[in-house]
Amino acid sequence: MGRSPCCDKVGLKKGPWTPEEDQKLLAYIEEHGHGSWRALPSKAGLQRCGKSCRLRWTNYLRPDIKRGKFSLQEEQTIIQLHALLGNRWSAIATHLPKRTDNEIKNYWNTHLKKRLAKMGIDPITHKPKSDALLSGTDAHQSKNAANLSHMAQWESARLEAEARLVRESKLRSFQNRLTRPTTTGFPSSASAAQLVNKAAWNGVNNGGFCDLESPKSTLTSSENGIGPSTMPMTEFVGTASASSETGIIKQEGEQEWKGTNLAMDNINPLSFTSTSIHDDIGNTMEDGFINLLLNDSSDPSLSDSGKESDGSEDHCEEDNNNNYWNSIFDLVNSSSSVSPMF
DNA sequence: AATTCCAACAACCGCGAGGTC
DNA sequence: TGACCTCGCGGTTGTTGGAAT
Repeated sequence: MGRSPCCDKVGLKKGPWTPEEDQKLLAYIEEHGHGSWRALPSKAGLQRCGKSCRLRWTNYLRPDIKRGKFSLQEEQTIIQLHALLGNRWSAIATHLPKRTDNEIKNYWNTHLKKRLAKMGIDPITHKPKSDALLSGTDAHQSKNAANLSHMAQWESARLEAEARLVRESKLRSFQNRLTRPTTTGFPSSASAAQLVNKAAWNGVNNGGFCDLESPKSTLTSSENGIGPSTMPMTEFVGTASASSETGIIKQEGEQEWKGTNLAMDNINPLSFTSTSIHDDIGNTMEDGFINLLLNDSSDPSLSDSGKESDGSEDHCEEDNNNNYWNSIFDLVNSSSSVSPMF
């Protein structure tokens, strides 16, 4: 409701941070945790507003941040998630360990968006530009769009819950660290996310989104960047829990998904619960949706994963989805190795 | 060598959600 | 119940450094 006036205060410094300021902020947080961001600057002896301190910490100083060039894998993940989620950078960031939403957003705006545009792919719809013009009238593509929409909504709900739990987990870990110092430093968001993934999926298995409270399906056609003219969305205005009540998520597994959503055929919640967690740092995100996306275009076993439908149209749609992702992979791969753009 | 242009990235701003009193 | 506070998110702007002219 009310606007925080912290940044309106006169006398507070703006602009680039100096090494001294960084040191002060780091030292204070290492010793006390950030606590209230508003109160932090005065306690830490900084002439900054709390918001500025928070941004500096979360986007730059946090020790669990990886800086430097994005790997090809990371680029692919960003592109894929952006196609699903639109400009929901924080949600995308939960799948890129050690990368901040701000960094991903900047990288998208300065690199990936332009690259896709140069390739003839609309960076908003993630479709070939000529395609995007025609898709509004194409029933087949509309169905694909609806499938993507379902995937996005489903993933959106999960990501929201995951992000929340990761935050809580980090907070708990940090508090533990304050009371029981360790040599490992700060908690890993990725490992927490991995655990949360497992928990979330177990929750699905156990009868819906478990305690994933109100993951509002806020993903709309305008919000996710998949515009209505090119990506008609199916209407979905409930919460995940409401969805489970209406039978979209069923207790005994994914039957309903299979029945209503071809794109979800490859997504078996059970498969996520058995994935491994490799390390505490979270260098590998072996679980969840990303893995599925990364695999489904190349792994034939996945593209056939237990599919019982024999409808030729279904296979056709699945092929279209796979072709779409394959085309992105191919373009990214080929251009990064060949194109002078890189 | 000076100036202009542009890409990259850090940081700011405004808004909304959720919590607290 | 509503005003206020805090925080997170996404869009945008500002700054910087390198390339081009």
